[in-house]
Amino acid sequence: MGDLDISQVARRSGLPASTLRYYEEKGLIASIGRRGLRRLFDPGVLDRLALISLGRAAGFSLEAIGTMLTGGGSPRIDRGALLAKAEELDARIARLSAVREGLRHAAACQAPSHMECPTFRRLLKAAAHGAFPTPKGGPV
Amino acid sequence: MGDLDISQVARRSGLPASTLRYYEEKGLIASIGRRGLRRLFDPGVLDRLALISLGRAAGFSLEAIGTMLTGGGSPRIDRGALLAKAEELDARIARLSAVREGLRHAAACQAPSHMECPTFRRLLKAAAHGAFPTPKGGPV
DNA sequence: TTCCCACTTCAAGCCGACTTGAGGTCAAGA
DNA sequence: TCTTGACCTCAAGTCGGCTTGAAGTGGGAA
Repeated sequence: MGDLDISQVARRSGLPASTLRYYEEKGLIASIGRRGLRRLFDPGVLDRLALISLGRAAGFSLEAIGTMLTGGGSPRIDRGALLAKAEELDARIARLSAVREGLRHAAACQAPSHMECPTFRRLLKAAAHGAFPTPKGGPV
Repeated sequence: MGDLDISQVARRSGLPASTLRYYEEKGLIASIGRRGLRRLFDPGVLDRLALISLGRAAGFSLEAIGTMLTGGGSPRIDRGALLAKAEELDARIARLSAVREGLRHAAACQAPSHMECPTFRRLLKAAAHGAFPTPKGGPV
């Protein structure tokens, strides 16, 4: 399989060309040359882009992903960082589960108003006490 | 319990005064008057702020929360909207769980490189195929 | 050979949810 | 009465992750 130009990478990765240029600018991916002005990419960039997508899904910032992917080829990802992120995800999942159960209960609850439902009020109290922080950028 | 000024609401809600002003500007909360320049709030605003925190934790935008909380007093929240959001949370939790398991596996995997681990590659393939969209703003 | 148009660069814009800064006001304590 | 400083307003800035727009370039089809 030969080298890919940006439109081919875009099509096969599902990412817009502008995003690919942005990632290159940020040092997350690298083109292996040009044909005229046009970037050429090694097909391996597709793996790298998948890795980046996965990292984003795990909640890593592009910058963090960049430092993990410093090696050109197969990523030398710090296993400790992975575990730490997994625990972060655990916490996030637990919070989201609590909120989800609260929503379900509130939807099903027969109390005349949500504010009179003890379960809902308990959830609300937790929310008031900062049990569900919403860091930067909002939920996904 | 008498009315609260903004600093009292800030202290009791854990939110900075600037956020309270911002929420008022957006119509999410209302002050009941002024003492001089200073806003006065009904203590009920604390419930409302808890509701807002909960809504944020559930992934509602401030605008969506605003339309839910149109009623002045106890919120008349559409139960259907709650259920819909609960399902959204289900999906989000499922995605995050998959990513978390992938991270754990990658951390524990004995393969010489992550890229040679079949489980990791499967996850990667899912990520490449857009199985883990990262909408706007990034994960929480 | 010529033209087209997909690519290129660079700077600026956008989104949501706030925060920050400059400059102003006024209730309350000394 | 005077001072203090916590509040006020309004505009602008921040942050991350891109997108958009204007202006330029050059490979490949006609």
